[in-house]
Amino acid sequence: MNEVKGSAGLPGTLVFRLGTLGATMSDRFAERIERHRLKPKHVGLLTALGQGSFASQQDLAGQLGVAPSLVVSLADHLETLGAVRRVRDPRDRRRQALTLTDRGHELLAACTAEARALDAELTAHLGESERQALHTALGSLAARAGLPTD
Amino acid sequence: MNEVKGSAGLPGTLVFRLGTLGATMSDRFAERIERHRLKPKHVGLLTALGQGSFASQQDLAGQLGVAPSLVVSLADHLETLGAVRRVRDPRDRRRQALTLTDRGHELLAACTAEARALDAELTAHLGESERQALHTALGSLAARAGLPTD
DNA sequence: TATTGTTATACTCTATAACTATA
DNA sequence: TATAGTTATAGAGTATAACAATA
Repeated sequence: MNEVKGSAGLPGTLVFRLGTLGATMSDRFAERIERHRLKPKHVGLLTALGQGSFASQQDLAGQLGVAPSLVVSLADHLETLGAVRRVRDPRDRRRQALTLTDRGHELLAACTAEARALDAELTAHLGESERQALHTALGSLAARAGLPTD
Repeated sequence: MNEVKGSAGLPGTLVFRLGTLGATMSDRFAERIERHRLKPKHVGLLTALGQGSFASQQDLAGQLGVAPSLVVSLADHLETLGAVRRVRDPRDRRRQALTLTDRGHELLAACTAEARALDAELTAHLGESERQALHTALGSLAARAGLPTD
């Protein structure tokens, strides 16, 4: 009796599919937010700021999983765009808290709209229940992988 | 009547979930294949070779969506590992066809096993029917995004 | 002259390490 | 002396452009 060896090879694995799909979608997203002079990492920073408040840039670096020096350059750029402000903590003048400006909220909303548009294109061939199931499943995987679920 | 504005913000979009999950999974996969001295791009090349026959390295570059010069360095490394061979086309001596060696097949199988192990860890909390549905849905998205479906 | 593979070069992204100011 | 933020430097990864062999 033969084994069905490799019936679904590497391209059939979740790891491969998530990796390739994720990279492709990120690239397309990057193209669309280019006109706002933003890159995905900037949007990640805006998103983090939109969700919670961080005592310091280092907290933020930890949350995003990037080096503190990267937060500096991301924040520099966002400050140039008027999307964030740095405010010194009066009780410990070494610390700076980043806050979203109105412009920052606008940009975040614009990027969210782009993401939703991409979502719609990608799932146009699916029924509503399938779309829902996909959302649920990916949310569950994200939680399992230790990523922010929402 | 208030709109439920931003009830599911950017982190709830497929683009965001696929992007972050894909990056995380790729990183973990990269860690695991490091001991074979391979990186994801090498595995991508091996996979392409394992699936079809390509006339030239440039065809391959097109298929993988990378620059021809990158195929050269990937192939160099794989040749060092004994995973691929370059054979000149006798009818057009400019062309070289890359072929998988036995060692190449072994390495591809080992990487596939790593990917399956990661899959299992990631979906350990799901039932079989949910796992199946996820596979189907992602395959469908991949096809829609113009990626190799299998 | 056009094309394949290769090599040389440059650019982007990000991390590590050195530095400044506050504590 | 230790810590937050910044700046300087270095490395990985990949693309573009110049080049050599073959057509």
